[in-house]
Amino acid sequence: MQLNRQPLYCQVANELVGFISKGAWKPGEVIPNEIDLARKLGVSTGTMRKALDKLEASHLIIRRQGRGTFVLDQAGFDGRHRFDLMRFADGSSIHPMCETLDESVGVASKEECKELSLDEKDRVLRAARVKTHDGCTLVYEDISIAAKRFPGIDREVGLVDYLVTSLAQKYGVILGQAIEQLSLCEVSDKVADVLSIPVRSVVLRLQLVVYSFSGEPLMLRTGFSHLPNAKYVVKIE
Amino acid sequence: MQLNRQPLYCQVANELVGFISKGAWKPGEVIPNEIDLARKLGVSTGTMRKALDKLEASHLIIRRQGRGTFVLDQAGFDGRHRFDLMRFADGSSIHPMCETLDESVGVASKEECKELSLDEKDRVLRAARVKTHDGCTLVYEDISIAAKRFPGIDREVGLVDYLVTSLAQKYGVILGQAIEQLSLCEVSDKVADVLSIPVRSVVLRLQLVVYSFSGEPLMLRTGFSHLPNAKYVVKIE
DNA sequence: GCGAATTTGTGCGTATGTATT
DNA sequence: TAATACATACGCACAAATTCG
Repeated sequence: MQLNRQPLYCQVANELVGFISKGAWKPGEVIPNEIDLARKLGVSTGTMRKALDKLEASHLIIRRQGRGTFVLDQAGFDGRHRFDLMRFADGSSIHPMCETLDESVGVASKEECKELSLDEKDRVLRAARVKTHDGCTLVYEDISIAAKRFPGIDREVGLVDYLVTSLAQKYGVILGQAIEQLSLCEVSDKVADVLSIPVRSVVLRLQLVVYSFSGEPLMLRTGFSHLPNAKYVVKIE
Repeated sequence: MQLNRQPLYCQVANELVGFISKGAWKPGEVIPNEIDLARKLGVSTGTMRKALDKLEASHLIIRRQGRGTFVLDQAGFDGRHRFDLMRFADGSSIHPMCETLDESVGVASKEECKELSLDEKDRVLRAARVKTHDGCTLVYEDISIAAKRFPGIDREVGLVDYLVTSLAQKYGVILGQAIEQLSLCEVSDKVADVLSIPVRSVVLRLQLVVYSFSGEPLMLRTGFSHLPNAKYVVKIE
């Protein structure tokens, strides 16, 4: 009688994810060595290694031979730009200033319902912001956070850091993959003004949806950019 | 005295890649089972599995439990659109018609030298083509192939299929990763005409460089598109 | 419909190599 | 140098999926 249809190493991986989610293991901290972990969870070292392989592939931990295994700090230097594929034209990384223009809370719009798999009555935290560098506005972004996926976040309206990596870490949400869809469109007058470009200019529209480790959509980010001195770089494996 | 600095499973993986490259194993064919392979190459089953894991992650083989392990057909349905991230607006795959407008051979331009790591005297095969679907022109592309990376390709000018996956398979070149860089630019008059859009329109510029398994740049593809009824979709792991 | 044969997937345990502290 | 921890390598047993008689 086993409806444990999941392989053991996946169950173990999920258990380890739980430790991170619950805060038993803090970001940046070292976790117990593989042999102790295997003994503690009652599995073989090989199974434990396979579970850790999975977590490493999911960018939840990093392993250093001779040193140990560490919980990746999603909000730190390694993790916080995972979903930002924009680069300067010379290929160097962009570390922009973020300025929040507006914040609000409300029920999910039609688009938010669709992209975030929400019901009409679900609450959404929103922000509009711009990323600038050396006085140049790189991108305008509308951000929508599915409140119910971040237990406790309601109490924090008005002081939210809308970087999804920080939010996830703060509320014990484990990040998974993301999907970004690029298209071309004419800017609205408002966005044209913010980006300091002519009205009705054609710009790149970047729609990003970030999912949790378990596959629930967490955040919708719709960006508009004319890519000033910048490009968008994709590595295809 | 071992300057085999590579782990054994990597050496084994390279040996298996050699079988595919040399045509000993044909695309789509099944390869020997893991136990026989391990015995034949004189390694343990675990080491062989790890080597096969690496090949699978590189999209060179696919494994089917109960059936066997198969050489991926790069030019077939699974492999040929690996580097095409454009989709219809509704998310469905695009299987366009390709029409070659022009073909030529010459020495590498400055840009080709840079992007393909070539010398000034190295030869390049070029093609200009458009991809259309239902009468709508989706994208214009300039393609440059580094001839010296495809031994024997010189003899085939004029009848080349410029799909890199086909070329690679034909000449025993194993494909690796690719990098695509997106930017915005005004179209040239020629491209505006081909795409049937106003002159000086702003379009998406897509510059793709495809590398071999061993890391050599093989092909440069510079596309221009106004994304008619289309979008560009990136999965971020 | 069912069971045998085949093949990959999972799991266990051990020993040794290599990088770090 | 010694201790620690991850990486590699070996080998075996069984589970699960597929195929075929």
